[in-house]
Amino acid sequence: MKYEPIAIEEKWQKKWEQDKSFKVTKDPHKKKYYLLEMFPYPSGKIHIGHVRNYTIGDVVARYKRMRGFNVLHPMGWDSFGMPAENAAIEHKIHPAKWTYENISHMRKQLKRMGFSYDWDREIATCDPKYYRWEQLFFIWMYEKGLAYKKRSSVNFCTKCDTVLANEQVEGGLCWRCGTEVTEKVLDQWFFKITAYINELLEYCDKLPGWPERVMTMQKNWIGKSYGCEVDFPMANGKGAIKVFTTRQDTLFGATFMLIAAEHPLVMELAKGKPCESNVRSFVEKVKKQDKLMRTSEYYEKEGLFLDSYCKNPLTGREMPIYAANFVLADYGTGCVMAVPTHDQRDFEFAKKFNLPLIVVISPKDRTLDPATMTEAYVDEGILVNSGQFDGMENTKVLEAIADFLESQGKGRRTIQYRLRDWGISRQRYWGAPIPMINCDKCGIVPVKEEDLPVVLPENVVFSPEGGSPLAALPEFVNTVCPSCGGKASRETDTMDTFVESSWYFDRYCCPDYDEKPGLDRRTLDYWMPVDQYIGGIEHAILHLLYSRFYTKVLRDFGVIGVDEPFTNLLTQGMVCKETMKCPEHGYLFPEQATDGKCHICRKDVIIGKTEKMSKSLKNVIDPDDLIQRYGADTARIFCLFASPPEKDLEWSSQGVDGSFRFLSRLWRIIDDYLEDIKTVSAPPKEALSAQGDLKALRRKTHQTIRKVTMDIEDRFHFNTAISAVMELVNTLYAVERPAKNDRNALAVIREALESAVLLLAPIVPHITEELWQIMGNQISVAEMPWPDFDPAIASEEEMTIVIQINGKLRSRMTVPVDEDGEKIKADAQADEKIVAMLKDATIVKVIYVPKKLVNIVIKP
RNA sequence: GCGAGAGUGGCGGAAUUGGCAGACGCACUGGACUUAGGAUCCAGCCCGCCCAAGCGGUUAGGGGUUCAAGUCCCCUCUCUCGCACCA
Repeated sequence: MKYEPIAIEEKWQKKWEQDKSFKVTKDPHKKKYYLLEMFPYPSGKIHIGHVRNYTIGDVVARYKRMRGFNVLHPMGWDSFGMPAENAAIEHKIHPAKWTYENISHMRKQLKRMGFSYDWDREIATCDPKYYRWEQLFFIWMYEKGLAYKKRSSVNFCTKCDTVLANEQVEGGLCWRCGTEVTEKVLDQWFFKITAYINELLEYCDKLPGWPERVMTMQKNWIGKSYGCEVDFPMANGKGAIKVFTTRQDTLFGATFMLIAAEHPLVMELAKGKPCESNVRSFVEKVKKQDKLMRTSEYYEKEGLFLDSYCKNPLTGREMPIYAANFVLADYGTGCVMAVPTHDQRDFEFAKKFNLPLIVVISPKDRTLDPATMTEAYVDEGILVNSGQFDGMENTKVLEAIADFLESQGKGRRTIQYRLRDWGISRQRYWGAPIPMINCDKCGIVPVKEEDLPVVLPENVVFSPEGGSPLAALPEFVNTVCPSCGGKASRETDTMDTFVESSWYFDRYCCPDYDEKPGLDRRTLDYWMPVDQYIGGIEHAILHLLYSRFYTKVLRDFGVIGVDEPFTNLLTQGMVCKETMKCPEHGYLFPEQATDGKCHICRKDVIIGKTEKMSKSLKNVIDPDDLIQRYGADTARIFCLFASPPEKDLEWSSQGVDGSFRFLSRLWRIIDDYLEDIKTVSAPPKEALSAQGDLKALRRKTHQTIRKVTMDIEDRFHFNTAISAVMELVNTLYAVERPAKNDRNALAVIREALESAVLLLAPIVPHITEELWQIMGNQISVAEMPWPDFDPAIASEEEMTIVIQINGKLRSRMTVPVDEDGEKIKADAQADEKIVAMLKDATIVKVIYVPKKLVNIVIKP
């Protein structure tokens, strides 16, 4: 019988579906395990990255199930977002239709991969039954001041025609389409993520199951820094400029003041002065420059004197005030004290405008001369020119100066963060409506809870010019004020889709719960938190930080009982493949480059570097093709075998062949033995005393169970787990075939074959179900307990001891495992080869590393 | 520039705690079976000298600690990722 993957896979998938094999319910008597993979955006088809991500997750889910856990393994759709709307504009198809069609196709594809989801828990975030609760939470957040509206300058992508959060701007470009981000002033809704900033930061050290890398990225993103807010009084006696600094140790060296060009204070100071019009054009210029600035490597430091002065609060020295292009308006106070001697940016600025330099930190080994300095001195040193603080170390004086400022009322300790509040307003249609109403009389009023959900209307008009289609729909906009009953208008912004993905894992616990607040606390207390979350590193900041924040908000509403949503996080690597390029015709698909020549011009094809699979590089693999040719099991095992999950995976079609060959090899050896082993059962644990080859096979079987269990349990290293089973299969091929009536020997064979099948069951579920069944087992392999190993059988009776002289391998010997250490040392020195080499040498010492080696240290 | 991670055969990768470097797979070579082989099975396969046995070398490069280093420490180089005027 031949291995026919397609027929087998479809057979078992049908059975799993009919039996609802992976349906799960709360069971207080069983230990729960919540395994979650990041849900996909329904873009149309699954790609190979999904295949890898979901395969990793499925192996863990199936493994934990075999280990007796009550496993929650759900799947759903992150189904709001721009591509649906773009499709509406381009192809005149409604976003809802487009989305649901994509979902139904992708659901089929996922089922065809054999993933063990509880499909009864499937959710789509664009379903009003889902987002109505999100609208409820929004109202609660509004009532608690955690959601607020603010007129603000925002990042705006002209192509997507929408606002972007800071986190969604990458190097000055839109994270999604790569268009340059511009600035726009709009009324925007924000979530007050900064209210939880300290808890978000503190828990970074309380999540040992997260990769260090991700935690570091989040910490940097939050960007907490300790410093002082210092008041610099205006020279004309009218008010003071507040400044944030982490370097109050350099305060005595501050010789001028810098203000962000966009800061309102700039125009205030220039008002009515001769420089006013110059300042205005400078500010306009900087505002335009701002977009371009971020994309260039280094930009010229520019500034303009505002014809104003303030005073250094400690020295009383007059400091000229400049507007500058390199000062950030939204960090600290938007004003910076400039210390040109100890800050490189200030140094460059001072040189350009010929401003005074005062050294206040002196290195220990030399003296600095302001006249000859070519760059700022930014290292540690001793304070000079700093009044009563002279002679102190700069790192130690920070506290003393902070105390002094506070005692004088000239400043106070403060903490600054890089993280801003989360702007969630989007001027788009395909998103969850923000449940707010604007009333001329009452202002902003929330929709009444009983009137939720605010359902997204279907009959909207899309135009390529953008703008919100909702705002153009009077029957949606026009409403009555819930408070006074007068005429009012609805909020037409929709929520950032990251809001939906911030709590979908909660909803999976009770997807049909339709009582307020949409989450059943008792059920969530059983399932939450997610024990293992798996997804791409690209979500290290955005999605994961927002989800952590939202979890804390819901916790404080009493809706859930956990502080953090994800106990363990695995970030899998990208799927990459080599690229092929013709010097004339650009990137080529593999089939366009036969024999290394371009299919059009026959020029030699250049094999490019290995890059993340993408359509434009023509190096993608279509999962459908893969399944058609090899079946889902081969796709699954290759994804796991080619590299450990957290590393990038380099696609190799020959590697896929190899994986298919292995499955065929497994199939064939069981098929070969089938008649002989049908009526024997696996050997009882101790009873059987096999000899020679068979004894070695039994040992190998138990060692393999041990290794595979450890590789999966401790570190998710499926690649080494698979190679261990390959070794077992190789051993089986090498064993001399026992006679048909040698039931003891056949029992050992059967044990090895069954173990291989059980160990591979989470990885390649279809072929193992089939093999398990044809071997005569009644119960589905997915329901079998994970095999145990017997340490006694797994342990070797003999061991190879390496003999080294001065650390170099010189000989080997085989001894019983329980051999005495002293005897081994003596035997090593008596070894034939060793004796010859020790002839004229003095033995300095002999080291025995138990079960490993003997090292003889000699002098010639 | 700052931070993190990585660098091992022709290739993907293994070596879990400082203890035989190169498991497993791919590619390649040879053999068997065969009308045939892009099927299957068996064998070989880090590099150099050598028919061989054997000897020497080898984990980006250099130095160090140690009886012993791919693994620990220091320096240099290369690559990847993240942040990047954050005062």
